[in-house]
Amino acid sequence: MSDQVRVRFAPSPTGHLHIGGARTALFNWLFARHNGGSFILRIEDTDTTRSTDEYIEAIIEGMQWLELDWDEGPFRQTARFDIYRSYVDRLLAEGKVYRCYCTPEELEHRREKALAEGRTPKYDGRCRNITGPIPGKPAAIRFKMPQEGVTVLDDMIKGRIEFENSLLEDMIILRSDGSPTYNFVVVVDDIDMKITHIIRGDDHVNNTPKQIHIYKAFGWEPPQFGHLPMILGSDKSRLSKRHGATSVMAYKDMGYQPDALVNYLVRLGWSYGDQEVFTRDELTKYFSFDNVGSSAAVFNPEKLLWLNSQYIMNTPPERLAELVLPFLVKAGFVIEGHYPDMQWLSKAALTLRERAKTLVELAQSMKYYLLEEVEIDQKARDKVLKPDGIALLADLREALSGVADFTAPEIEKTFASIVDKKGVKLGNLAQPARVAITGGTASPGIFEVFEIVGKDRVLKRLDKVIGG
RNA sequence: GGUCCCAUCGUCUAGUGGCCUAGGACGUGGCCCUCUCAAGGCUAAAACACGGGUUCGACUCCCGUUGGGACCGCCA
Repeated sequence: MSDQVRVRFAPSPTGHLHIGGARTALFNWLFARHNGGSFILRIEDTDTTRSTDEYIEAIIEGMQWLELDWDEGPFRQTARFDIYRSYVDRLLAEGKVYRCYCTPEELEHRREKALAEGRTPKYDGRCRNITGPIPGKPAAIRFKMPQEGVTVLDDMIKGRIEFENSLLEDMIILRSDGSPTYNFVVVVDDIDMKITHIIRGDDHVNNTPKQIHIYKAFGWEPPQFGHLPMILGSDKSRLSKRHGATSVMAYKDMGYQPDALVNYLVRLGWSYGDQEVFTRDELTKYFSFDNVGSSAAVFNPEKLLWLNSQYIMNTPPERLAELVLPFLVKAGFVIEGHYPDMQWLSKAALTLRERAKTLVELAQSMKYYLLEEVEIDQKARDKVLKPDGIALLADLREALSGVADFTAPEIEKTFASIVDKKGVKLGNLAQPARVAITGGTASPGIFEVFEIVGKDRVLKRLDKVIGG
């Protein structure tokens, strides 16, 4: 039996959970679930100036909404500073790191100078040979990076990549204020948490050789790496706010289903033959890095919208009624605490299920079901509510008032009798009826609509059109 | 600028040397269905970046060019 798979998602809480982060989390989660392994959530908050508790909450909220459950954590790196410190001490004792007394200002100045001269900025190692601590002078700790040979990364997604060690600089692993830096803590934590596979965005590829050297300095075997290609905006630049909504929770507010977003995100870079729509079970069953591509993908909101409509279409009406309720409240069609009969709401949702692409749209389209009165669109009125049509509606109103069993089949019979008697086409009656009851020219089948609106309100709305 | 990555329809992708007259999906156009709008069905237009090799044979392998992207912090 092979070793237990352990993966992690390690966001830094400097913003909400965004699309790119969610995809990284998803691939980790999928890999863990596929292999029966563990998925760990770790908060990388060593940058105390930019990390906030609110963002930690927001990330957790996003993960929960997407139903990406984790088995361990969330661990916070700020709670582990003692651990990092002890590892730094170990390297210090072994002479694998050294104190650097250069100030941030000096370093910044040298970097700018190098850039201006067209050289690649790289720390020159001038503090490498200072022996013994200089009392009273703040020092950062730098890692002695090997300067010869190459480092090989065997990436699960990108294959073999070689890096020239001479290009790597002695990076800072402990700031002069005593806080550890990313490239160091990430290695310590991944070892400490027994991570077997590091799955992250390919913006980390160039960090990997540096991290591999830290593993080696400790005598540890590096885990497997898999670097996921980036998600791009429509202009092929890295996805960001200016491409529209990037926060996962924004999609919740826009009426997307978490499964739809997950389905969309997984297909960005991963494929399984020609299949487009997957259940979670299928995803965890089929997922493999063999089918993960290595090129960046453009985020396409249109396709996400289509997938969402597929999910809405396939959501059981009872469930859909529950899901749409908060959106009805937000739209003002339902008052909080005064909820409609859920059985009835389910029937209403069923008629609209394949007409709405989002829950927001669905809620919006339920207006004429929920409100007492309906406002008739002026264009619809001009086009459809002409004298002939209104005359037919009068007949319809008359016939309908005698219908005791106000159900779609009975309503249909009533329509049929009038169409028959007057020798008109169904459309001649259905369209005016639709405008009178829904206020517009587009709706589900008119008989179902009548049934759901109910006899009282139907007659009332017809009267209003006939009378006015 | 240096390092690294990437390159099939507008977009997501299938394709692992002959199954390719390059398949599917979104989007777009047309037709059908039809009480409207959807959904659904059918259908059309739409791609192997370019140039060299390797090979009997390249979308597939190699090299180069071009084009995109990422990273080069006492950020993560």
